[in-house]
This record gives sequence, structure tokens and C-alpha cells, in this order.
Amino acid sequence: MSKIDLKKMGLKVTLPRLKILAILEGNQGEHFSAEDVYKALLESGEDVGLATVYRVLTQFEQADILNRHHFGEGHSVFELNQGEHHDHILCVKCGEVNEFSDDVIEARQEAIAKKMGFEITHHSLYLYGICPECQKKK
Amino acid sequence: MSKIDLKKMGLKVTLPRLKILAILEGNQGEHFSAEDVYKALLESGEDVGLATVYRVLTQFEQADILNRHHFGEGHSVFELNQGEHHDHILCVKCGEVNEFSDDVIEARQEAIAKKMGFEITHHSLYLYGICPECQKKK
DNA sequence: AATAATAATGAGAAGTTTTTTCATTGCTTG
DNA sequence: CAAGCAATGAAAAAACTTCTCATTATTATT
Repeated sequence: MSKIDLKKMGLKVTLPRLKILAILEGNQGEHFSAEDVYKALLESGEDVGLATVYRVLTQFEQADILNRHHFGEGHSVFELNQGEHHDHILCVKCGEVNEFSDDVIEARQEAIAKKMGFEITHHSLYLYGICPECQKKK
Repeated sequence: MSKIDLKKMGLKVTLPRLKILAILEGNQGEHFSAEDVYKALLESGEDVGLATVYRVLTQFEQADILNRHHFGEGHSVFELNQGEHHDHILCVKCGEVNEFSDDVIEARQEAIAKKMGFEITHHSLYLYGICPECQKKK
């Protein structure tokens, strides 16, 4: 199934790509930096170069297999594209990432774009705050 | 007036800081990268180091004089904090940046955070799309 | 105004993240 | 299974930002 995706996108089915896909599919819902993926590969004994990881992640993003996020830590993170869109809420203390989606906000964004004459291609919404756990610890 | 701000924040009133403030105040509504500010300084004949620009921009951000944004171009951009909050809508073709604000979205964000038990500290919302001008050119 | 204390600066080195280059290797299609 | 071409790894380089440290400027106090 993964194989089919890659071929359709004009990407050859190579070991590095399959290994990277496996890591992401085995940790759905988590967010990986390129470095994270690289380390995970090393830990499972795979010999893949960091440059390849960057290349493949970018290709997967373009192929709509992954979504790229900028959480503001100075590097990109990626997650499997699971079909339905969602936004993120992050804890500034512990770094925990939660997902949410809200139809009212989505609709409102469309309305705003329309009013301003824009054709929306995508958007990014991040809420930053202190999670319940970290509030207790205070 | 600018002088007062700086002193209040425990920042000495230095030439580099005043020059940087002047550039930002002279171009309200525009978004500057550190490099942009640096170039603007050079063009007006000021001899300020790039390291100082980065330092000062960060200090101004902490002093709430500036807001920092990550538009996804790989570097931070800054704008004067003009009091009332707004979000941004960007053209992916020409890079134009427009502002908007929407009370419904703001309220919804608060509601979502509350429901998830988060105390919100800040948020970032960027809409990306094709602006009216670029749609015509297509 | 001069001074002492301290913060700020500029230049360059260094740190991070990401991209590029290029010789080699590996897929894939016929 | 061979030819053609894409993909890879390693290292260099690029892009952005921070740090170090000797020097200079600002400030509060004489």
C-alpha cells in the first residue's frame, strides 16, 4: 500500500523511503523532526544519511503524505497526513502537543479569505499555553 | 517617547536601538527580517552590526515593543506592536502580507483552550493563499 | 562636568538547521 | 539482465541566529 503511494507520486520504491514511512506509520499522531527520524533510523540499525532524510521528508510533504509544521522551535516537524485536517495546541512548559479541529474557525477563515479576495491554499493555527498538568505543578 | 519606553524596560538608550526603532516606526505595518533591518541601517549610513540587530530585535520583542512572526520562510519577521492584536493572510505567489482580525475566531480559540484545560499564552494564525492581483495574472 | 560601574556594541567565531554537490549505488523498465 | 536514470551518502556549503570577548558608550553618582 505504501508502495503504491510512492509509485503514483513518481517516487522510486527505495529502502530509505520505506524505512522512513515505517517509522512515521508506526508512530501516528506523533510529530517528528528530521533529526528525530534520523535517530530512529539509526536506533533500528538502518544506515540512512541525514541528507536523505531531509530530502525524503520534503518529497513526502509535496506528495501530501506528510504535513509539515513550524511549532516555533527552530525546526520543522512532520506528521502523517491522516485525511481530516486538524490544528494544534501546545504546552509552552512541557512541549506537549494536542490536536483539535473546529468547524466554526474553519468556516470563518474561508469567509475572511473570500472577503479579502484570496483563494486559500492552506493555513496554520497554533495555540500556545500551559497544559493542565503543568498548571498543577506550578 | 521612544526614549521612555526603553528606559522603562531597563534598556539603555543607545544609538543602535534608536535607529532600529526609527526604521520600524517609519514603516508601520511592514514586516522586517533582521536582515531587512540591517540593510536599511546600512542604506541610511548607519554602522550597526548584524549581531546587534538580532540582539535588539529580541529585546524589543521581550519588551513587547515588537511582535515576532514565522511566516514559514525560514526566518523571523518583526512588526511594531500597535496595541490591538491581528492575524495575517499571505499570498504564496507574491508574498504580500495582509492583516485581519476576527472576534469569532478569537472567542472560539479561548473556548477550545478552556475545554482542553489550557491557559492560553498566545497563538499564531496564518492563512496562505493567492491574492486578487496574482489570481488575475494567472 | 568627571568618574565609576555597568550595560551595549561590533566583529568574528561558532552553533543549528537545511540544502547542495557529486561520485557511487540501486531501482525499474524494456 | 542490461541500460538509463533516479536516489543515495558524505561532505561541503548555505542560511539564519547566537555567542564570545575586547572595546566603547551610557548612566547614576559625585
